[in-house]
Amino acid sequence: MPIRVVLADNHELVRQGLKTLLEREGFQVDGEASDGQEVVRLFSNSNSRADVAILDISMPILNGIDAAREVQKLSPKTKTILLTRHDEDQYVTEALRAGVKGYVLKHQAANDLVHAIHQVCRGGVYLSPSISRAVVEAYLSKTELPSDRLSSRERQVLQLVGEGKSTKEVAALLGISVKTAESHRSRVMQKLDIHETASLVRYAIRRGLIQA
Amino acid sequence: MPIRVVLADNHELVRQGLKTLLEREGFQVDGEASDGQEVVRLFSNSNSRADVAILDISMPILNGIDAAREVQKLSPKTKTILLTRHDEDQYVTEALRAGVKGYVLKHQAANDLVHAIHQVCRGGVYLSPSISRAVVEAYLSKTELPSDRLSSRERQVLQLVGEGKSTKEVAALLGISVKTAESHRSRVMQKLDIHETASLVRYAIRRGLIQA
DNA sequence: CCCAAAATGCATGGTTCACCGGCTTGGATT
DNA sequence: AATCCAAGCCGGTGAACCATGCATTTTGGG
Repeated sequence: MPIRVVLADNHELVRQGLKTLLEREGFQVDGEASDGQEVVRLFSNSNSRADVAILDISMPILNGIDAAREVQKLSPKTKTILLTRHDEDQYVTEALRAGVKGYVLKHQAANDLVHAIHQVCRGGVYLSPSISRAVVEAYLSKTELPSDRLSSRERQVLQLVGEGKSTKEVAALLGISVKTAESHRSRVMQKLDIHETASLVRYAIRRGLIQA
Repeated sequence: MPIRVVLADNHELVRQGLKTLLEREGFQVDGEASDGQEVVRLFSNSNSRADVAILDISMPILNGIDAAREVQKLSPKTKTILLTRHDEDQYVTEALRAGVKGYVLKHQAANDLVHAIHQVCRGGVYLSPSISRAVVEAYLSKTELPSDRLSSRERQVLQLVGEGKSTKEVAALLGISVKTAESHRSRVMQKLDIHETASLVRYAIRRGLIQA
């Protein structure tokens, strides 16, 4: 029985390319998504039984890390692999803490991803070779890396605000009341000591939550 | 004889995916590059005779647009197609002015790219469907769009807004009335077809007006 | 296992500001 | 002379932002 994977990347062109490639490698692409929320839907509604979920880290609506967390809850047997263009240290550890099993850089060869899939299916953890050794050591020695102390909900809101969504839209997307969304937003601003949308956006970009 | 293409994207994973996909569609991938400089080398040293060059716009060392310009010089018969995640007007017009024949958004389906390749081979120009209609019309009607349609005053305001200044602060800094600053701001938004501060900030960062 | 601390959700009420449309003027281009 | 447009101005609506308070759930440490 082939290994079944779910593919999530907001660039359809890239996704189709990866799909073709993975299928040629003998994997079965069982589902696709163009943002984190769609991934979650795949695992809740349609009750996907994929073995592996391959998630781009920078997706709209819901980023790869937070999506991975959700997938863990909904389908504990599914292993998650993050795809990213950067090797932002702080996200590697956060990802590992979120239960992510693989971390593959996009500038790596396709072979790297194939290895990662097999590795996580065997129950292992796979990190792309060029990921800073310091990060791995930090993780292994359990030394806390400074991360913003935002909760994942708060990060979601931050991301959506950075994407240009109004509070009302954020509330609708997350299925919460406008007032709640507003309070998340203001708590984010309070925690980061930021007082305007502009700085919020720049912060989100620096964090890699969104692209410029 | 199959259409011969050169593929340039700094993410090897993405590149291999696209390659697999294009080959399945009957194209012959004749060369690959992971930055603009390598593309140029392909067309100078090895004297590539590819029919089409598919270039990611955001590559290190030398970006896609500038690489396209070079390719034009070195191999006038080669048609260039840009691949990007941006749908910013300004990039599109700049690209067209650089002699680019196709402009495909990454969030579009693979089919879009296939169409683009065939279209440019027939001597046509291809722009992804979702590219702002205004730009297409402006291009078709040969109405020259100035590369930066913002007046210097407007650019100043944009920059200050991106830096997190409120309209009131902008007005104070520029020594104009709050209402005037406001109208500059809104004219900027109108010209750029942007409707929230967040997008304004991201645009300013992309333009290099401010840092993230 | 239990407690404290976060996180999450919702709400009230208030101030300021973003954003929109429309309008005038003076200088430059055509 | 006619047109274009940068620059300036106004009023109104709804959204952003702030302070607070309160209930429930999750989570991490002891």
